Amino acid sequence: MAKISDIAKRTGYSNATVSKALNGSPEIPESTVATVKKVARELGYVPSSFARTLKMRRSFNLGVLFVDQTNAGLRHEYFSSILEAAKVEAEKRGYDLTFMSHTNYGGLKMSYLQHAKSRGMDGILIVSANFLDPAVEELAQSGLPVVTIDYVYNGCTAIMSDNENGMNSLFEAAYALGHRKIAFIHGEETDVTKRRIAGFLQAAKAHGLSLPSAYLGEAYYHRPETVMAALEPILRLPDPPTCVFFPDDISAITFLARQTQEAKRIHPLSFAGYDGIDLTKMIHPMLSTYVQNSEEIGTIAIDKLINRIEDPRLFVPEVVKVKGHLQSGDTIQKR
Amino acid sequence: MAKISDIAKRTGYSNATVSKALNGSPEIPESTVATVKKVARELGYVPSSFARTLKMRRSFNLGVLFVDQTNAGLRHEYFSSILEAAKVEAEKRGYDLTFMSHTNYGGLKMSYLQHAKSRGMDGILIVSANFLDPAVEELAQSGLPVVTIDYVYNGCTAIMSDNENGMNSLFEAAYALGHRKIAFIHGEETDVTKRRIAGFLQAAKAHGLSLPSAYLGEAYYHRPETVMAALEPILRLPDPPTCVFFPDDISAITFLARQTQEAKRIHPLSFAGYDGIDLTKMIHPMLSTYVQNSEEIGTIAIDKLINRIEDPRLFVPEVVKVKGHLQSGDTIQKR
DNA sequence: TTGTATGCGTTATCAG
DNA sequence: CTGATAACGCATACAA
Repeated sequence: MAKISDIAKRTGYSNATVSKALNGSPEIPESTVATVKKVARELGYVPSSFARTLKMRRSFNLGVLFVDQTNAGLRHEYFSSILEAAKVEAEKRGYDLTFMSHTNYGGLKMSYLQHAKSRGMDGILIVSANFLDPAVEELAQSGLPVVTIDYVYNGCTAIMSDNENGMNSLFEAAYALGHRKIAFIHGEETDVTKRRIAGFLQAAKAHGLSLPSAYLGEAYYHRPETVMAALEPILRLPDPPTCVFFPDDISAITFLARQTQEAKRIHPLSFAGYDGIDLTKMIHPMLSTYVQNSEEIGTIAIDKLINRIEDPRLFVPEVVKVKGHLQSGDTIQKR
Repeated sequence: MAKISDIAKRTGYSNATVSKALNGSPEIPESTVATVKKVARELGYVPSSFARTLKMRRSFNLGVLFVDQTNAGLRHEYFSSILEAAKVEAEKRGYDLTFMSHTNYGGLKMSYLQHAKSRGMDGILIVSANFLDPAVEELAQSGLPVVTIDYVYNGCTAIMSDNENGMNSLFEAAYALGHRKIAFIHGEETDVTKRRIAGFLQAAKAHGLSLPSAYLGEAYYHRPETVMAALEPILRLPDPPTCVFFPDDISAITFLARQTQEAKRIHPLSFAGYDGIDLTKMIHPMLSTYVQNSEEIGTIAIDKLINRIEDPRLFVPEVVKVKGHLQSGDTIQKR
């Protein structure tokens, strides 16, 4: 690999001059810069990022915390889309993305924070993790620039998918189509789930509806069997709902694919998913759902993170809510 | 951040001794090692990976090339599962994973190879990319340890999902259920597609069947509309197939979700997907498909890559075929 | 406008 | 068994 000293030798300039020329120092005249850059290109020179990191304490590398848990790993389209968008934005701004881990390095186990410091990471994006894990909290409170998705830590910027708006949009859609008895099967208790339940209940309240508590069912995200199990008793209620909101699109599609013509005729049930995964648009009937704007979430997260890194003085922690949009679809039917 | 010299000061030993003790050099006695490690732990010492990389020319960092193309980005469950497995395996062996890019760094654009060298990457995993892109070829032929998925470069180890076996398994399943007129709508022309077509035709030949060429349709992966469009004329043939293989599960599920009871009665068509995404197991009827073993593919890829890095003398490029398994499902029906 | 010298944290060589 | 010293590639304070 060509290094600065090679360029120095070739051009006759000193290392210092070459370095300055390469980094656009104002003290170097255009002509010198041109010569240096030309030779640099000829030699295929690329700066050694680790040498640079050592000297400058800047790695242009961001850590991504992405722990597969509660079935919400890389395979969850919501998260993988966020990551995809984050990757694109980071690349655009000249940063790399490295997965965080707590591997043993030379025999010494390390925490996320130690890993981050060891690699000289300039900042951290926490996409999916157990936010109550002490190791994650430590990372968030370390003073390192951290941006979180769908969870707020004191002092950190958080990008939140607008779950209240999501539930409200779905509710309004169902209400407008004549539904008054609406059930909601939510996922396991997480921060996001709480927001969704609150959004759901608020929307009901706004319309003066008081829904029986039996209309709330608990299940797990991305585990349709648990959702179907929770749905069962609700449909058996003396006064069953006419519409049900599922915790995610996977459950909703599962439900759709399990419904027989027979069942539909006996018990016509409207329903909606949540997330807006690609498949919901392709199937007939199109799934009614709320499309989370994962692309914008990932993009904004990286944007805010890098802005803080590059100009810390301007930094003030904020909570950014990102709205998605309703996909009307055909599974909430007029009533 | 505590550094070696801090430990040296605290223990009274020199930097050199501390470094050796930490790295398990045989010349340092147990007692010294114990003291040093104790203090290291107390100070929360973690080695600076970039300083280490600079000196040792080893980063313990692997590049992952993952380019979103032909709808096959991170959101494709097959690829994200591979990545997930790779991530787990890499972490287990003490390596980090960094996404490859060709960002401009200090104003200079760089190739994938330059990026890899700049970051001192020890090896590269190519999960999804345009394998004909000169920049990708350059990377593969650079001499850097490279492992590819589903594509073979001369001199590089490749991990291949067994597409021949996949198509053969599906064919056997359909044949056993009485199907003789089987169509295959494949994805756009890629290496993988060629293998699948070959596997399909071989299986037919093995049974002495000669299928009309009109039974082969071309579409795009993960774009169900194109698949449905390709299916249309096939179903209109004077002698239409009784069973059709789709290029992927997404298309198959789309087809399933679009079929009305009506259509099923008029034109009962058996069909199968490909990939084995989670959703296929959850729906009723369960989708008949071939489950690619993405987890093993990702794990083996990293394993082979690190083995080569850690003992290059033992390296010999190989092509590893990873078999998946048939998921019988219910969408190929007896005939 | 350019060059010299120093240090970032680590490991490796060689001498004690 | 331990330590002094150099070197990895780069950026920068300071000197010329």
